[in-house]
Amino acid sequence: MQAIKSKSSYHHGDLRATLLVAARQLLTENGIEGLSLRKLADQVGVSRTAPYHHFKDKNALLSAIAEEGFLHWQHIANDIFATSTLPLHEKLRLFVRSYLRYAVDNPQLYDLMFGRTLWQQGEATDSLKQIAYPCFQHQVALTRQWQQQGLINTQQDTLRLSQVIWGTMHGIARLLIDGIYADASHLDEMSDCAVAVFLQHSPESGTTS
Amino acid sequence: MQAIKSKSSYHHGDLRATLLVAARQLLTENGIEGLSLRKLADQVGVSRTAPYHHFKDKNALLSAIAEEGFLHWQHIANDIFATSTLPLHEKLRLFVRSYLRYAVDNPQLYDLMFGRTLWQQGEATDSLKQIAYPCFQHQVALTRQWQQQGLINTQQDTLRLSQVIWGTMHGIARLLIDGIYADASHLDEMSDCAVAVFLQHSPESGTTS
DNA sequence: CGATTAACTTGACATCGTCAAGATAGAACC
DNA sequence: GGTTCTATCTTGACGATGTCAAGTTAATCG
Repeated sequence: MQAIKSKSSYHHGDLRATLLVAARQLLTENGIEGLSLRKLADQVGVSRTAPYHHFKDKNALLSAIAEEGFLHWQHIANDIFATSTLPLHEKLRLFVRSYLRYAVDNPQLYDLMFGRTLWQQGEATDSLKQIAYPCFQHQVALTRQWQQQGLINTQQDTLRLSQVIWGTMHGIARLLIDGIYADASHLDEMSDCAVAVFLQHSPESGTTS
Repeated sequence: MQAIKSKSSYHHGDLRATLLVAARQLLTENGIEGLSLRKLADQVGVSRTAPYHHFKDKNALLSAIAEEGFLHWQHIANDIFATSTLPLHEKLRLFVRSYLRYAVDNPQLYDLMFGRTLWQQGEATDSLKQIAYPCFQHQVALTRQWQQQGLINTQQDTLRLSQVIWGTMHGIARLLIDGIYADASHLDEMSDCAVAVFLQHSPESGTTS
């Protein structure tokens, strides 16, 4: 059941990074609850308490994984808006699609990043908060942009509207992930339908994509 | 640490119901993970394995609690549409508000009813499915009604639109419950903003409540 | 080269879900 | 009424888990 250590035997040298890689795999395989520190340590070939020298507790490990997730998603999101060839409403459409696809492609990671485990009960790490909060705020900034561009409703309060839009994406993502009356095979249709609702107000849209 | 049994000593007589009551309380206090069968048994004043004669396992117990939740919510929802004095779009508004309020007032229960614990990983009971599925379908029926009443977009596919609308409510509920960039004190504003987006298309609405 | 210290180890404990085997008492049947 | 049946409840046990305490190892720093 044990795996190889990369170095001699006692001091691993690069345990923290190795743990993170293995942990991400165990997460995608077994889910948040199924990811146990003992299995993780065993997989990496190290004693069960070794991880505690790199992560305060399970929560800290999960937070660290989530951090990577946020950075990754941030990168994807930035790429979308950096691509300037697309018309504005197409960028919005692509953004929503990408969000949902990211969630569906990495269900357990998404669960970790935006689920109750870290934010409700588990106390997210300060380090995680510093990465995640800007990500949350980015959502508000985007909404303001869309309003200024006249894509979406301009009469509603920006913060409320951003909560509604993000809520929509988040909710659909959750329904898809948990398999509640929604199927990932219809991801694009659901995504476009959501965007159509957002764009409804504006003159140059309204119909299905 | 132990509590009283209602009957003589050995046979409880009404353990299943008693367990459900205590379990619901433990759930609201400690959350899904914090609800342990052992603590539950102890609280009721019964041995740790006694609950297993009434519930196959923890999942079955959780499913049973969720069932009650669905029945309760169904009752609330029906009441809204049975009240015929309100105009249609006001009923829609009230419905969304009530949904979010129900979620915020019973966060742990909501988590159980619509979270991954039962639907993704934990295999919901057949009994639960029989109660929950109609509840899910009701959401589609409502959407169809709103479309027929001309409240919301009629061009979009009903199923997709219902997934988007429910997704929106679900997502906002989750953001509120998990405390992710949303605060329950703004529940009504967020709710009305969401409804405003839904109604956007129709001529007789558009502005904030 | 010796001492400090970070990294890693084993041992132990409490908590948890759950199975197996035995004890109890209400119900059913003669 | 007495006997048997069976649902209900009990104690005992096992393995998994998160985490603390105390010891070991080896890299680093003076």
